[in-house]
Amino acid sequence: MKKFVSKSFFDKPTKTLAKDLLGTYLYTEHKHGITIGKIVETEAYLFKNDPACHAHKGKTKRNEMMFEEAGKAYIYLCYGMYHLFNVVSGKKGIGEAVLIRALEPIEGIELMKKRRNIKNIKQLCSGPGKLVLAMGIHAKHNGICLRTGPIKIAAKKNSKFEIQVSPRIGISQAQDLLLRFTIKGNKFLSK
DNA sequence: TATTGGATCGCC
DNA sequence: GCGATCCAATAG
Repeated sequence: MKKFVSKSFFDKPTKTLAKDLLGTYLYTEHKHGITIGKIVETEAYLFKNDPACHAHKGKTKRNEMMFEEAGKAYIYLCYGMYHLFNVVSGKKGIGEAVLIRALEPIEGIELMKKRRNIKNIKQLCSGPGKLVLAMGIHAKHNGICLRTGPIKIAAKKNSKFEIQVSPRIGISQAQDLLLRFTIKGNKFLSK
């Protein structure tokens, strides 16, 4: 389980990275303990020809992390209430990222329940705002390296699964782009 | 300077 | 289906 991905893991097209992240493990360490969840749902946000991407109109103070080199965290506030967690992708200067939308809880489940204040395991990480709370991810983690910081990505095991491709969720622009990737049949996906 | 509209969630 | 609640991007 403690086999974290190498730097080269992030060095690939964003769409490919979004698919490759499926089945890997998101690991966070915190003073209250560690939590681990298997990534079961991702979305790609591209720099070009993608109006739904924050970086589409250029760099701002909010999205500047998206322009950093791949393998860093981009965390931002959505609807004034929830922080969403992204893996920065693409070369430095290219504003792309992969949104992590859902996890299957693996370790530290009691801690996740406490943070979320619910009991149903299927609802612990079944959405981008939920998993950020369950994993103890905070806005101050914006820009940290996902290989050396308190949030890491561990390599996937030899489990086989089918990848399902579909339109992204919760956006009003570019709804025709098929950039959402899920593990087919997984019980922990968002709705 | 004012208005608007989100990569959401939980409860009505 | 609706409100909570912040901030960046627009318009004026």
